[in-house]
Amino acid sequence: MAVDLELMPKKKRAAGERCCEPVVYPDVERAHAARMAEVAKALGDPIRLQLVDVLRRHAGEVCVCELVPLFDISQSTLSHHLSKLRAAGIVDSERRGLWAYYYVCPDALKELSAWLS
Amino acid sequence: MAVDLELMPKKKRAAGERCCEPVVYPDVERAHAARMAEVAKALGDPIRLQLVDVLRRHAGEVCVCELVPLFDISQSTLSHHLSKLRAAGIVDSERRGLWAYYYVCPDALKELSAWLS
DNA sequence: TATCTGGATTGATGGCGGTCGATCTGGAGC
DNA sequence: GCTCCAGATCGACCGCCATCAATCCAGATA
Repeated sequence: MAVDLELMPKKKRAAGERCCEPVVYPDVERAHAARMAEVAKALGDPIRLQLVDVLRRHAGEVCVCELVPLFDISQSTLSHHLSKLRAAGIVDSERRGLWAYYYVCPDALKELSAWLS
Repeated sequence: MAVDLELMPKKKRAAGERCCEPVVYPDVERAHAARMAEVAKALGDPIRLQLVDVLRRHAGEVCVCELVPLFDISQSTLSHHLSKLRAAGIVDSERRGLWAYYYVCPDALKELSAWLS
């Protein structure tokens, strides 16, 4: 995969010729990138990132009624953010009676974390 | 910071009372979260994530003319994505003659990476 | 049954984001 | 000077997103 690039062509270049050979990019990486980008996109909002942070601090589950007073947004907006995180597979929820409890899916951030480091 | 939560209140709850005490969330974390969310947002697009991936594979710098044929998007759109990555502080560029060379800023992903793991 | 309540859903709105073609910019070469 | 080229920028379009108030739903309580 580690294609050596001819950098800094400087001069002597015919018309239409490119400065270097194109890098081939395997299709396998595309699906991989799409999944990681989906997770990153879900984390690309300060409130959602803080939500995940709170849920991770409490290794177990956290009731929605605890999360609402932490942010200056309406209850419906918070529910919307939690829904997005769940759609991205980052968190999941469980209802018990009137209350809903959210928790971080184990290994949900593993793939992106591994790529970043 | 690790506040013990009283989970599963079940029953015996007066009107207006919440199921548990609210978790205090330090303001310091908010600015921290905003910065990491900015980086995550920039990575929240498959093309941008692949761009960063290509730049990271080639530890040095990569010419834009190498990047264009890798994706099925116009040159202007690619330039737009590179601009977003640069605005987020993830990459930077250098012009030499007609060509522009992009590279990943060292430690740009460090903060988010540390938080994820 | 009726009433209350926590949370999800709906509808509306304003703004942001990805995409393109077209244009502009500045360096290279004639 | 002029022309050509790589890359950035502009203008426009369209769809998605964050937000809210209002509503709906289901479980609990009386």
